[in-house]
Amino acid sequence: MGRRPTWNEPELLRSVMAVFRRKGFAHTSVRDLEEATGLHPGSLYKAYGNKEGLFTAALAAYNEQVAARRVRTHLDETEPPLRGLHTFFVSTFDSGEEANPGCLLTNTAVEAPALAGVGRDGVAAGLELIEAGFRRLLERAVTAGDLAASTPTDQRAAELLAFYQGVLVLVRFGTPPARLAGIVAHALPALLTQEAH
Amino acid sequence: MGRRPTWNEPELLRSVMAVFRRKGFAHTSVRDLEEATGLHPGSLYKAYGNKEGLFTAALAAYNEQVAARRVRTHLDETEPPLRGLHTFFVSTFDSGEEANPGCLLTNTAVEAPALAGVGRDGVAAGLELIEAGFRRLLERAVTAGDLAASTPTDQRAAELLAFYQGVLVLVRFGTPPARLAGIVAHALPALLTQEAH
DNA sequence: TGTTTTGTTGAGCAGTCGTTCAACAAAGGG
DNA sequence: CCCTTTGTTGAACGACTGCTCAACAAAACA
Repeated sequence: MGRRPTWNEPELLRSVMAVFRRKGFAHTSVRDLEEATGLHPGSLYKAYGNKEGLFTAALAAYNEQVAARRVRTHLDETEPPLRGLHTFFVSTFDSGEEANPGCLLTNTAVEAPALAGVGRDGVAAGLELIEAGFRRLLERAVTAGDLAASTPTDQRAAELLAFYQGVLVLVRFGTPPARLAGIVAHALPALLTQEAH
Repeated sequence: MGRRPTWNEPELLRSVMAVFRRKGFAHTSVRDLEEATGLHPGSLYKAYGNKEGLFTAALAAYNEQVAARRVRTHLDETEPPLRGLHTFFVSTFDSGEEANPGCLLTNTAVEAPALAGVGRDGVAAGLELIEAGFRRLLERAVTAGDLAASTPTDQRAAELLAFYQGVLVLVRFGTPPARLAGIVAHALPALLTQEAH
């Protein structure tokens, strides 16, 4: 058949993902990606076609690995459900003290409209992944009796997604974790206990 | 003294602002700005030093004109206060049906960390402008008896700012206005009626 | 009316961008 | 072993980037 790649795809995409997450699509040059991956442009272009292809692959990897994993850990596997919801939010800003790059989905949702829809589908898929996680968690909470069924789950999940995006904007901008913790700790119960009006 | 500028600054900054808002800092070329303003590069650089200076000026103009004006109209001059809060949020997505460029502050908050703090101060000032508007409105609502004083105003204002940023991410990504209206209509009362837990 | 001052012009610079490709290296099939 | 297939290399390309500046134009002074 011929020679096989000298690199490992998941690992490569993890490096690429990290650069895009920190610098965004526009500010990331192919030279940056060469440095991050240790590969030369010919190899990258042979495997992914162009910079946009590499970004699309990295975004898909972000969804399947980073986002889906966090949804599973906090929204699906933490008890009680409402505690998992809280740790899901807190996990976005309680990491080390260096500059937090925020969420690749949020960053791309803001940047994508500037270019011709680069990554639009990936962002839509990622947001739906998270929103679906919210819906499953809310159903569990209602079943467990921790949450009144006064408001439809779909409605609550949509509100949580919006609030989540807002928190991630502040995370990326550099808002101190202590301040974010205060916001999340109070707003989360508030968003859940309201009856329709 | 010598010749005077042939252009009018507020109008020029309005054009520049529109381009940056739609395309972001990185995706906007100096040629784009020439086209938008009708000026040639020499004039732009004489007046603003470089692309970053032009961006800083446009962001300041956005704060002083667009943001401050909306804060005044909805948060300070609409009665009853809680109705003003609602229209403040709705006004971000009820405009025409073309692609909504979102908020220059939100977009810049996400893009800024990628470059060396371009516009960081302007974003911080703009966010504070909005948060202060929330605080004044909440105080008015408490005084009018429309809102229980169970939660400190500062706390509520910070939560509203976070939620506001999230709505603007979804606005920019292209979420349908009807969906955003549903989110805002229910989440806003929810964020305000919660007692501390 | 000179003279000075300041805004305007636009061709063009040096650098970076995303991308290509001919030459080469390594692996499997025969 | 040779041959085919496929991955790797990195110099180099044209396009575009932010930006400069010498020449020019017009307004305010004297």
